Amino acid sequence: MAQKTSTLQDVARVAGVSTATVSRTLSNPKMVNESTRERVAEAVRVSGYRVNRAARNLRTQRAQSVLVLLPDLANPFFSAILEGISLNLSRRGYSMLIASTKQVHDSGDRLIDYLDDARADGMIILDGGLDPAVVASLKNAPQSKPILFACEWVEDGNFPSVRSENRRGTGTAVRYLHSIGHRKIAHVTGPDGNVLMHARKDAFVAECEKLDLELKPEWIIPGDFSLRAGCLAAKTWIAFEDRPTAVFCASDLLALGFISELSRQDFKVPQDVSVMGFDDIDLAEQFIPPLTSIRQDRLLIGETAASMLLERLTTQSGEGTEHAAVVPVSLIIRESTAPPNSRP
Amino acid sequence: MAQKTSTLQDVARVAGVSTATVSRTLSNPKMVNESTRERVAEAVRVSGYRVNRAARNLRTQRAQSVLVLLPDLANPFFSAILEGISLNLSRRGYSMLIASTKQVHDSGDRLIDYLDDARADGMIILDGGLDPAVVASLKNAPQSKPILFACEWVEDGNFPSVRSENRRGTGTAVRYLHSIGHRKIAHVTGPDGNVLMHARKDAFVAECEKLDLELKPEWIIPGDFSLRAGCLAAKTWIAFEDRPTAVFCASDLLALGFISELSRQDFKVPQDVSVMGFDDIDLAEQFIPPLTSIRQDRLLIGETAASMLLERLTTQSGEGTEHAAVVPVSLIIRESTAPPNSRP
DNA sequence: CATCGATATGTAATCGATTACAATAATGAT
DNA sequence: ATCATTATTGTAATCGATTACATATCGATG
Repeated sequence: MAQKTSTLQDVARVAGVSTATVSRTLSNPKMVNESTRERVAEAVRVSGYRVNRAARNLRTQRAQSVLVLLPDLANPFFSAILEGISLNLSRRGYSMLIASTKQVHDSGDRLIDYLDDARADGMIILDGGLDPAVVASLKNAPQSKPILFACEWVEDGNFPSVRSENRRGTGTAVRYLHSIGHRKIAHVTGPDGNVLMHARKDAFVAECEKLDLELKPEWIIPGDFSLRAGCLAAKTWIAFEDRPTAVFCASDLLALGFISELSRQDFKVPQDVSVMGFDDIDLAEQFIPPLTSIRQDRLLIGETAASMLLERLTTQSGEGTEHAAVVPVSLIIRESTAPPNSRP
Repeated sequence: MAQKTSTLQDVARVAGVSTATVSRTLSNPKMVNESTRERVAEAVRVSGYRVNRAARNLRTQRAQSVLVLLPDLANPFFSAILEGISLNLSRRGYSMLIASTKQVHDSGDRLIDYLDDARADGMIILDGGLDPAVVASLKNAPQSKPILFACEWVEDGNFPSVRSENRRGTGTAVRYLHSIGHRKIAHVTGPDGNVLMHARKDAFVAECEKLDLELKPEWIIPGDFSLRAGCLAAKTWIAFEDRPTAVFCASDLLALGFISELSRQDFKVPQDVSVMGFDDIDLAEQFIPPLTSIRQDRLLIGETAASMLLERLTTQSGEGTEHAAVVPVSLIIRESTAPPNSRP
């Protein structure tokens, strides 16, 4: 039952060759003779040999794993991204380590340790809200291993990144609402200081100006991407004297919360107000009413992030590799939006 | 910038002691003299030393990491469990590796490799639907490393596990519906063959019998825990001649899908039918109407799973450690349930 | 036939930490 | 003063794979 796993030595003994030959057979088969290759393959089979990663990692100075850092494991937005990352990593024999910045915060700046202590070869960060001091420590780490931001990013540091078309998506949203007749549009923002919040808010304001839409300052309602903030924003909207006929939320969760609260107060969507979100999470389609949204291809974001990082890991210091990938978004029209006053 | 990380050797040289002493200072401080301890600590500080995990892992024959296996990263049900696992693992210096059984399936039986190739010391499985052949291979692996099932489990193999009180929770749900006046209750089940599906269905039937409730065979509606299956189940319910006044769904997603579809068809919850779920995912509270559910403490499940596994990792072969932990569930009453015919 | 190149394989150093064992000093008991 | 005991530190083997370098074999070439 609990027998030892066999080592290269064992395989070498069985096959009657040296460990070097076995190693070569496994990692670079065309270096060895056909006949020995077969003998070794057979020996590997009978002994049930599995490479010992710790030994290989020590010798090759790699970990064959990547750390993914999330702000919050409980946010469903991230799951598809993880799926994409994991898919590409495992395809190349890499493992995916997960940590959440919340916990990092709790336990000091242990973040850089993952890279420094040879547990991971690189890092994909999905949290743009990292403490600047932590970011700096990452940048100046003794061994500068590749770090890449996905979805969110930090302004300084000039890290490579994968992003969605936040500006274009926001512009598309506003133009769509405008095209079906809305002239007064509110925006519920992400959390203060968040890069996505700024990108989307700025794009929102810019598009409103371009279309020459009225935009009262209070129609920019501060939020934080969460359901709860969406509920609060709905209360704000209800309290307005002059209510916008459409609301563009910076995330789907905000939009869902917004609609929930409106329903509780007996407002109807889209009859009383059109609501749209950003992300197109799984739930958007199933909600009542199904939510109009800007879809981010989260799987693709994840896959892109993983392959960009692997690129940098395998080519020396990432010469000539793409620095910032932008993943397209698309407008998904469902039932939470309609022309204004559609129920006269 | 890209300077080498310093090794034990470097620290030893700076402190003027041997590597053995440095190692001891770090792992077992009370073995070394106060003064050398300080000297070493200082040397560690100035050289910015970080242990090389690969080296340690090779020497100690451990990976200091645990693999968590999910059926589906995209399911929000798992996120809080991961949070709990991660919390307990990182507290003890362990890393969390994530893989999904979907991908494992795609790439052959590489699952056992994680343990065999020294990447992980143990495994937490959140998927009871594993191929029996894979399960067997896990059980008979050359080095039998600890494996633990959480939430779901497999019948054979006698693996340790952490579960929620599925039976009691289901009983509570049925008794609650009965107590507010329902006499005809349907059940939307999980996927065929799933252990949770069976546990909950059996408990449902048993409780109905105990309460002497009518239960037509077609009132057991097959589903699979997903939103979509909930929608389909709603169509089934609508088609009944004799409609149950309450529906107990085996998961929250099912319940949400069920309610969504009913809304589309202009049925009102809870006026036309009471609907309840199982899990109490984040969304349940925000849905319209807020969902009555049986709450599983997912964070606690995760924490328990991690600490049970760590227990087995640190004590030799897990003598006298708990074999099956059961985590309590609780009834959360919200607005998706009400006495029947509440709108006469 | 000597020499060169290509091919195939073996020998042994190496990665960086841990730890068994040995060595030494310090302390106390007799 | 002697021996046992404890406390502290050093020496070197070890974990298991990779790989630089050395060696051996074979055929072809001039």
